Amino acid sequence: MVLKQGGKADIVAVARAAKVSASTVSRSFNHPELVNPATRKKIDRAVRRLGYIRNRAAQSMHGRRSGTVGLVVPTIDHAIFAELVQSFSEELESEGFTILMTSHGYDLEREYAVVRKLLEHRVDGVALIGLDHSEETYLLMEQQELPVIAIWNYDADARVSCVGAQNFRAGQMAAEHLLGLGHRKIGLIFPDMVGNDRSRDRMEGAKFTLQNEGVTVPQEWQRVSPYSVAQAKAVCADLLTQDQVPTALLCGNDVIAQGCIFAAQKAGVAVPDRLSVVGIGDFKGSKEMEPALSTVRIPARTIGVQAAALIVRLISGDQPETIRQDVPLQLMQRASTARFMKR
Amino acid sequence: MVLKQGGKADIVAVARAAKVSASTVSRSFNHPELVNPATRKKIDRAVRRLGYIRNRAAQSMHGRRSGTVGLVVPTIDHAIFAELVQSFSEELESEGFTILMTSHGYDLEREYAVVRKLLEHRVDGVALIGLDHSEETYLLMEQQELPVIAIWNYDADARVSCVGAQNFRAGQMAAEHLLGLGHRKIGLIFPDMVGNDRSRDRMEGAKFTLQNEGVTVPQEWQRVSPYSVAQAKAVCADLLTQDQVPTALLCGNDVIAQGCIFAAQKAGVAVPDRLSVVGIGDFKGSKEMEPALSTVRIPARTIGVQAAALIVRLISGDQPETIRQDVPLQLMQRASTARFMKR
DNA sequence: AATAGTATTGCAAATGTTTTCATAAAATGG
DNA sequence: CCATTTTATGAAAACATTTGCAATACTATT
Repeated sequence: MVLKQGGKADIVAVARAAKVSASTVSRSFNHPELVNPATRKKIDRAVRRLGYIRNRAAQSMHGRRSGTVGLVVPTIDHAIFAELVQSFSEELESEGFTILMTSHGYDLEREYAVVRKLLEHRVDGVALIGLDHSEETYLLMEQQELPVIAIWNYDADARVSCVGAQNFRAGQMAAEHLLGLGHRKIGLIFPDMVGNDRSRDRMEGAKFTLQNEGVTVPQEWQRVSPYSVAQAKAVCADLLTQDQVPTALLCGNDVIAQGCIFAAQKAGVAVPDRLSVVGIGDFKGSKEMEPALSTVRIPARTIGVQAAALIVRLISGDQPETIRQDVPLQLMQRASTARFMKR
Repeated sequence: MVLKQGGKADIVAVARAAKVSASTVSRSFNHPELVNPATRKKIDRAVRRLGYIRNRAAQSMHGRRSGTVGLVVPTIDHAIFAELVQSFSEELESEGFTILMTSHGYDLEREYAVVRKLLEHRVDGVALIGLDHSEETYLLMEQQELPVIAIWNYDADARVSCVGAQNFRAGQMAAEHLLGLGHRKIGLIFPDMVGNDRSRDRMEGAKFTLQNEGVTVPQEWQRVSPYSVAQAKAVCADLLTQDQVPTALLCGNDVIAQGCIFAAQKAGVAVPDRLSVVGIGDFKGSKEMEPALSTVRIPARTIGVQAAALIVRLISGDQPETIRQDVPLQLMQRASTARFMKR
């Protein structure tokens, strides 16, 4: 077994132990076909004996790629990003990359700082969430000629390559669904929109469709809630105490929708009989809850996998132009929405 | 603004532009107090003008720390790890570290491989989840004298530093809670235990306490379900079709417990009136669901923050011996459990 | 004004690899 | 068995930094 005691065997130590030159050891790693099988065996043995581990830092100094991809998320602590991050990183790992992950908590200043830090680490590429980034960040990435990909949103005019869905459309679909069920008294619960283009686009899509059908949403039925079951539940509970309550709620995402359903259950308002609730996202668990949540499905896994494939192409240089991939949405009608019945 | 066109300014380009030597530029970054303020200003200007970004790879070749910490998780795609990962990485980022994150999907072979890869990247330290790791992995980390920390479990005999809770105790507390409410007919739903010491310990703790009180759990009431609402719901639904059903369910974690509650709701079994359900974990949302979930709270944020602080000390060398931190559990009695009523 | 410090800077070596080029050894072909 | 090609290896330069040491310039002290 491995006998090294210092943990600091370098390539020349291995070379010495195998009685060859460092060049040969290096070659045996990077171009094994160029070295004699017998020599390779000797080297392998030496490597094992010394517990040698290659130094990527030294490698990447030679213009070699670092084998890392930076992933910048607002936060991981959301069902939705967790699923995305998981599929994205799984896919990239299978390509031999390692993920350098950082979060910025929806702060675009910090986002700039973390991208800079990723550049110090000489990542081969960077993935960001959404398309809302500071001018400084965009400039930085352009100057450094860094392969970049924006995940989650699709925009035909995006400044960088992107793969994602149309959030505006998601908002529309949710609205169309409620309208199609005969609802006219509709409440809107969305998170704050600063630094969050996803939320903004969804809301605008919803409002656009509603207005087109002549439905206006009174101020009291438009509420702001972060992506948190707890807070959404509180916000919705308050909404339900009004004199006039809507017959349907259109929520910025599934977490908010869940909060609303719990609030309704607690207040004794039957879902969907007296209140329909529709979400956006289709997170893990949305389908299983009682009542199962109607929602606009954004296929996080698909997006993650496609995004990974795309950044790999961008990094390898196989994909010189920026490319924008639109991932289709799907309305999942389930048990939390029903046709509006006059009573 | 930045005018560089190649994106490849190095320290000597900066030196030239500032009319000083490369050494001085380097020093102005690493030991600013040693360089004349006026010179520093010149250098700063040159850095900005050229869009220079330091190369950590080259730095870390000099025995300098890489400024990265490896984080190895089974999967991120779980409420519970998401919360942990978030607090851990936030805390480490505030100390100037960047996280290299990898997942292995509960496969200890892959875990070994990813730890190796992290070593290639010369991480300053590594954090793993739990204490169940292959001998090979432990050996590797010891030989390389890598600062290591195991998160999530506490064990007085742990081979490496750890911060976490006692999962055995968590199982006990959940069992004591049900027993205390008068339940004797108790079902157990836990995930598969291979490569998952958390689950194993919890189950053993639960069984230990039940047996001590003379309660035995028939085979039909012991079910295996992964950490997934969907699957837990299905497993529980099946359990509820038996002739004999338990009056209480003790679940391996909150996700499983949620699945069980949904299954009960669907089957028209009132929770907690006819069936009590207790979970382990206290994930985000558990408190808000209807009925609010009774559970044994494992303080993920606290653990993440403490773990980050500990690995920093380990890396800086301020903490030579291995240290084991026990984070206390707390029973959260909420609405999903109730006293057993004869009927 | 000579001496001793002190502050500031540059030179050169070192870090762990990869790669180009040159060389030696072996294989092939007549 | 010699000439030519192929295969295998090593020497040295290159990569982007940091740092120990030496040199210089300046300041304070007598």
